[in-house]
Amino acid sequence: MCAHVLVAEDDEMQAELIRRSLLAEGHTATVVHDGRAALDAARLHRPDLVVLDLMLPVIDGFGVCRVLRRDDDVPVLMLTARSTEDDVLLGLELGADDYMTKPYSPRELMARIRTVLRRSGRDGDRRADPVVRAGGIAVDPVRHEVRCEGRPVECTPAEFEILLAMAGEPERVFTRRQLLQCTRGLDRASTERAVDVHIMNLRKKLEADPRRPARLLTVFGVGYKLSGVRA
Amino acid sequence: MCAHVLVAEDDEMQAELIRRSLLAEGHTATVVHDGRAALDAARLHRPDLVVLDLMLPVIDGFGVCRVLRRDDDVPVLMLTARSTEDDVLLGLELGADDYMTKPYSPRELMARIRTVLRRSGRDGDRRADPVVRAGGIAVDPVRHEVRCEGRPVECTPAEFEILLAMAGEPERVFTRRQLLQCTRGLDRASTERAVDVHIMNLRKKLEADPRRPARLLTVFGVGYKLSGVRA
DNA sequence: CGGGAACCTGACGAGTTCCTCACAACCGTC
DNA sequence: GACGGTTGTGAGGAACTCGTCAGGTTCCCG
Repeated sequence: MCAHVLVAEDDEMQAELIRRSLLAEGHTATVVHDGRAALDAARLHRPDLVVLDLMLPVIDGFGVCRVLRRDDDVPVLMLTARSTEDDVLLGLELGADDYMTKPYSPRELMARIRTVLRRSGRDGDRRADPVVRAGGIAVDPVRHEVRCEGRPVECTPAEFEILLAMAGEPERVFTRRQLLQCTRGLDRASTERAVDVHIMNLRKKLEADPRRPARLLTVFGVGYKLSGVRA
Repeated sequence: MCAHVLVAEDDEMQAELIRRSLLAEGHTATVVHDGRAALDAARLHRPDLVVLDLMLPVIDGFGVCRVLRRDDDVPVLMLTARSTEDDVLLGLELGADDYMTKPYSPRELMARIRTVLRRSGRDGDRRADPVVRAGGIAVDPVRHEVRCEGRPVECTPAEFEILLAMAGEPERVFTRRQLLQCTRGLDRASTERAVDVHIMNLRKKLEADPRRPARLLTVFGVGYKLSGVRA
């Protein structure tokens, strides 16, 4: 959790306040005071997040946001004294990821920054938990642990690797060959049918009714997928 | 941009209001009025987003959020009359993706829902997946899924391969031989007439009136083509 | 060296898919 | 409108896929 944040804020006092909060959280920050500088800095530094005041000289926040969105997919958190509904709507419509009105609490601002960074997957280093979650199943590669609806589930190494791969991309179909590779089964030239057995055993552990799977679905003629199907 | 949203809201009037707004935007919605029902519904329906009131009976919003986060990675938008800074901070800390205090503007709520869906990449259409679309038909090779006017359609492997090829180049005429190759039917030295049967079966699934096809068109003496024109 | 866990294989049955065949409907041309 | 070639369609059986189980092999640990 250490990102680079571009702060575009007219008021120098405010900007300094935000910068200090960011540094205290372990982030790095670039501060600019007008719209043109914001765009230049964004191009130069490629920040992980832009905190954008709307009342900026030269180019206003809306204009900056428009250009940022056109060129890049950097998350934007808008910050403004203007709080009319139309402003908020316009801001969010332009692609802002969050919108806070002044006066704001610095701690809330930091919390929202964390949230936006988390969701956009730009939080620099991945010290955040690498747990993969999908369809009510949580796979923790560090602790080598699987939980289903909160209940711990014992898994063999092969089962674990298969589940980890599938939970990483829910809905995606994996061929037997792909799943076999997860279990390092290729060195022994195993049959693809071996995967079937692992899937069966996983179903016994993860499905309420293993005969009628709701999560580990068979895609006939192709392979398997982990799904959050709506029944 | 059409997601399934779970609305967990104590007040039935409010809930109904939100539900209608969601439907008007093209989303689908499930409404529940207490925390336990929210968790059950989330397990059953696997929504793309949860709009979560904090003041819920049985289990409160914080508890619901905690469990949701443990099992799954569904985005959460918190909604509450409690507006103390600590509530906001706790909510965001628990992993909420946004936090709005009542009274709120329905249009702002919708705008924030759009934003959260966009950022979480759950808005139905995955930009990452190379989904092929033509004539109201979407073919997703990664998920191995076909949708027609939004409705999921079950396809056999051969049907899927044929449709994938045709949707990749709408309007182009494919000979039976070409389509046969898609189904790996060549190694089995099958007749080209086998393609006719697959086309027929596809028409039963994709055409409003299979006798008068509007999408899977016959090109007499040549083969078939998928028309991208909406009649 | 014995025991146990994990994994693979091979086989069988059940279910699904695919192809062929035959005939009806259709198209285009004369 | 008639004719030859092309396409639509239904049914049945061959071919394939998948779930499942029992047994065998490998590996690790005591």
